[in-house]
Amino acid sequence: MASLHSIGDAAKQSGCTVQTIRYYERVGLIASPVRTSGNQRIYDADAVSHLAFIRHARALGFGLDAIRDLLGLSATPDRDCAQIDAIARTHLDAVRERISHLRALETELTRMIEACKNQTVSECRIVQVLSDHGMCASEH
Amino acid sequence: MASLHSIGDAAKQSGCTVQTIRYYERVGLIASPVRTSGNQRIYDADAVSHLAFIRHARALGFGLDAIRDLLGLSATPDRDCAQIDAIARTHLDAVRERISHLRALETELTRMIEACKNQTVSECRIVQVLSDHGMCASEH
DNA sequence: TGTGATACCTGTAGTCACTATAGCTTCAAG
DNA sequence: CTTGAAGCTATAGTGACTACAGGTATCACA
Repeated sequence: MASLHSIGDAAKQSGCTVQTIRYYERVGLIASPVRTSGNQRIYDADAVSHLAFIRHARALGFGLDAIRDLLGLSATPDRDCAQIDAIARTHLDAVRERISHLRALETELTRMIEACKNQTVSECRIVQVLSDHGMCASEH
Repeated sequence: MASLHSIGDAAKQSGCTVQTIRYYERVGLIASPVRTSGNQRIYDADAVSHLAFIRHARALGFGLDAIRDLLGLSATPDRDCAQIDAIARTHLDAVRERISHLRALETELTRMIEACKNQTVSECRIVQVLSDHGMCASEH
């Protein structure tokens, strides 16, 4: 007794939205499911698992390209998982880079805001910093 | 003797690219400059200052809507700068939220990667975590 | 069997802040 | 006068959705 689901059901089970599931199909992240005689999509348990997998990976910030690779690699359970590891490590590096970029911004913003003693606009440290030629925040 | 600049000049002076300057004009972030008889844009020193201001604000992560407001507020030098302060603080809050979100991801990813002892895919902790129903990373 | 509510379908456009391309015109130096 | 750089417009692409318009299918209930 295979459990079959409408797209609404699959959405509830996986945590994706209905539109997002259709989007994943359109960009080839999941296979096109079979349809009813009335043209409505039907998902089996495997498809729902895939959707939950995607949802979890998205929650961890993986991009769809990385997820495509992860899904492909998960399909071969006997191979070693070095490639999966590599994808995860690459993503972790990217996350760390974004954190350090944001922390630099935080420092800069904090300094600027604290320097502003709430005077007139022309004396405002924030305006001055933004107008100054000497400013050089981190690029990229 | 007003110093006048071609778009390429203005780009070099401000740090924006030529295309980006045209884009800012299109979305109404800067005023449309006057043109030469040959239809080429001419920027005065004020316009170049505005572009540099925008560039600095973008480097600090402000969105274009916030920058539009900041530019408007900077134009009235005698008012008090409370609104400018508020925009900066709002942005700082957003930056801090993004940092804490990314830090949660970092923790989760690190835990996952360390748990993986480089075995087969079917034993891979990363695949298991992503497949697990029990996972609940932070939303939004 | 009719009716109405809900869920489903496709296709398109909008988000953000650019970036890149194609195909053209203008300008400045030699 | 020629050549190459720089300028012009208009359009499409990025990532990962989200929202809408306008239509069809399904199901519970009367």
